[in-house]
Amino acid sequence: MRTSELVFKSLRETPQDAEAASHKLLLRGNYIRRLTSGVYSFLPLGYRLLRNVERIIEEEFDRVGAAELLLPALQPVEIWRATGRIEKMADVLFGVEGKSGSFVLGPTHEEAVIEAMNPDIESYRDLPKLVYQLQTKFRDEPRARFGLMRTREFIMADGYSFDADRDEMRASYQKFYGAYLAIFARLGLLAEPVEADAGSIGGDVNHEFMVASIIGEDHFARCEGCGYQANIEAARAGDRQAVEVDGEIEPKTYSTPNAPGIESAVAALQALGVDVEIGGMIKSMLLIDEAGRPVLALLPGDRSLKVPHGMRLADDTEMAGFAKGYIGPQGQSPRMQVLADPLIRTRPSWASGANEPGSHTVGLRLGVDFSVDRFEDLAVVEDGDPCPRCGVALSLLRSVEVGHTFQLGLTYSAVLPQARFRSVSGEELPYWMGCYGIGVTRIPAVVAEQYGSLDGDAVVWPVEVAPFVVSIVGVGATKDNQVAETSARLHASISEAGLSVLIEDRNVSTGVAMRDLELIGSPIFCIVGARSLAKGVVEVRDRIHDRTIEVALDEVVETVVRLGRELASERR
RNA sequence: CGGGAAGUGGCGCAGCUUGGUAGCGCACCUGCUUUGGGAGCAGGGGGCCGCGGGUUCAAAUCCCGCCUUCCCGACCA
Repeated sequence: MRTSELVFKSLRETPQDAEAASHKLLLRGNYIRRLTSGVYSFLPLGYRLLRNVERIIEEEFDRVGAAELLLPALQPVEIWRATGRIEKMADVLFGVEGKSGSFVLGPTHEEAVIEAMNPDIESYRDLPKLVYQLQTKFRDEPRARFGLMRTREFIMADGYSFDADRDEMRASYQKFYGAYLAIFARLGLLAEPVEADAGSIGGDVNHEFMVASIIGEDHFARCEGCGYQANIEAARAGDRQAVEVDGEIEPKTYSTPNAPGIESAVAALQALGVDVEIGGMIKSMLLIDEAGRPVLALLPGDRSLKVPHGMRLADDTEMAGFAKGYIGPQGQSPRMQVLADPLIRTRPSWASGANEPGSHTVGLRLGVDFSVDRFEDLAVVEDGDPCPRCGVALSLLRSVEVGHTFQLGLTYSAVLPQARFRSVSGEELPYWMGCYGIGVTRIPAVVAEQYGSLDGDAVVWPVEVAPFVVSIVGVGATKDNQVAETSARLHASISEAGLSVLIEDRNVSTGVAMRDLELIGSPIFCIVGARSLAKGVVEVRDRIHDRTIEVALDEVVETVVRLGRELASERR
């Protein structure tokens, strides 16, 4: 392809609404263009990049025996009502009212795939079955971010597995899991599988594939000691040394008017000369469990609450009858269930709200002044917390979620009567499902973060995803016939050799040509110029290792092909 | 949804404080000269100054309302 044929007009300055390096690069290099917040067009260069990503995914899914299909984006609300996810996912659903009924723009496709597969899965003989699709999905995200990182319309690669029992489901899961590792390796991404929370998709065992990146929206905890890794939503900390309750301390209550909340309470107590710190306060949070009963959760004041599964925070009406801002654990236990993070065992005494407005109590002892019904992980893990497996300090890494695999089990089949098959013994049984998603449109951004310059003015794409593996520039080609002819011949023969190749054919200065090609990001450059032609050579630049070699004219194609192969197999 | 910043030719910005009818760089068009790392000279085109209302003889500029975009946060009683 020629640069003149590409829809390509590079930007010399970065648009002001780009913050992330990948976003700057993608805009400056004419890969994408925003239509509205979180909605992007892929221009020819960006689409070539995207197609390469898709091709890699398709090849690896095919390899594990999954068959590609395509499901509708436009889905009748009825199938969403049937699984109850019309409510569960309400905050991200885009609805469409048509003359022919109410529809949902699919944010995910579990319902649709079950409908599509239903007549084809009748018997155990039809199982296992692995399928996948690449589809545009729609989610009304509260906030789109960082260009392609989080968008409202995006493409996702979705694998689905259908199995007769748990063991077979696990075997299917392993197949996709293996395909995932192969895909991310080919994309040049160091994606780490971490234990995760299943969220609104449901199911039991699941892994997120995380790439450490400064534009990540997630954090995961990693243990250097034993390799334990978990998303911060799911991470647990190991036990800390419990501390003996101090028998000498007596509770004392202070008047602290207008000091709701931990921080103002500490300030108010300190103003009274009391020696307290934020970490020595108990944060008492009112939760509501599945049965609608109040539950009190206790954790240190400097910690964040991880709301336990099936529970939610109480709203203002449910808090009527409680001293909002001054809740404490004293005397609560018989009235309602009191849960506490194990960290509540690590101090001899605590300060807390006194259960009446404008008062706080210090010197509260666990088991003496307040009691706990159950200890449970309630605090979000922080940097330096001990690993739950080996006790070594955990570190927290900012990261991007590029994929998520789930063992759904019977989550969907249990509620959908059509999700059944006939077993060997003739019984009708629900089938076991797994689902496996990769954020396809997000990948170019993540790869660009990793392989692009900080200010977004150059990138070196990995060979397998590069829009063009080779870029040719003929220096002074408009004036020099020999340069022009040699470049054109190289372009034709490299293309014939099977590599994607771009030739600069616009009448621009060398500086402009080079800057633009750096934005397009081919890992290999061929520079043809009168100076080197006089010596019978062409400059071949390996941009990954930043090496330039002079290659005899008749060996250029062979050299470039070999270099391309080497660079593709190399792990950067 | 809460907080912050910003909307002026395609892109980056100035002008706004102190109202007088819009300017710079890049990009674009024409011509000539250039071409081994974002060329030079000369000429030229393009803007309901985000939208609506108000104040005023007069509004990009002052006042009110709205919209859009970006960043941070969104459960911490």
